[in-house]
Amino acid sequence: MRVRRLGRTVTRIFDDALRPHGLGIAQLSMLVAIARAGPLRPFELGCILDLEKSTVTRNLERMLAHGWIRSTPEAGGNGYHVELESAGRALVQRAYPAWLVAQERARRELGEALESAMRKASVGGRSV
Amino acid sequence: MRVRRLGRTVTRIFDDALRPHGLGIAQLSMLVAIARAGPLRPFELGCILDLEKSTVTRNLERMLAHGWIRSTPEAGGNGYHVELESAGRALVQRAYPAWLVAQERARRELGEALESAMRKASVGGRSV
DNA sequence: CCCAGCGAGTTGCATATACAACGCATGGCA
DNA sequence: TGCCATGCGTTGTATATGCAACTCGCTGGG
Repeated sequence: MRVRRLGRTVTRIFDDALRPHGLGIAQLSMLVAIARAGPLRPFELGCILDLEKSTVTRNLERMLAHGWIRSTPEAGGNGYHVELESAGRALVQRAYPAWLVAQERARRELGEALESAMRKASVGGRSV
Repeated sequence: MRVRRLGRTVTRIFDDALRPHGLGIAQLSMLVAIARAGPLRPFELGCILDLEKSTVTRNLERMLAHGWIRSTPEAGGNGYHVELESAGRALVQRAYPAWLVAQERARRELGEALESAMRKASVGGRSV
């Protein structure tokens, strides 16, 4: 399936550009989502990013280990929320230029592929 | 990134539809590729599917273990090639209807999403 | 007041995927 | 002829991802 291949390629492009900063596109996406949505609970993060809750749990673990985020127990007993640590904020700042470059590269390299994949998948042709 | 999310969703839809048959879209794709391209070496498979060689090695391992494919050493010394076992061929036949259903469902559910993702990514807008 | 069920999070397990480092055979080149 | 570069495959390691089963605390019904 073209869409899946496309996803892999995009992931490679971004991970590649972000490698010097020590994180991948999955983690950067989560950091940005947390930055934007303020302190929030894992569950909400899952909704925003369309990720299974267990995936969120484990990605958060890694980012906690790096000190990029902080987690605070929810007042009302169970659950907790996460927010950016200053290290996380700094990292996002630092990685932003690389992200831009990757964005540009993806657009350049995949414009056509995206276009044709979309046509195949949503208009009419056979998709594999 | 929308493209990645889209890829995940597509994967879920197909894996879901194929689950009763005991394989996922990644494996089905490989089976079909092998069926089409005849006996071929792992490396070529990687080129066709745009997968890293180590990924190919390990996916082939799993499919070998299932008895879906057979591997034969290359005449000229090193390397080998793989081809479908009859079980593999039968499986592809059996799974085909489910694949069709998933295809339809993906088209229905993602047509718009694909369209907009493609527009954002290849025309102009900010992509995250 | 107690219990059943629900919702959020965790854990076990499996797959898919990639990069880096290594192994091994082959083929050209000195 | 013998050695090195190159190409294909494997192995080590790490992420990302999902499903299923479980836990635990709250909350609404009785």
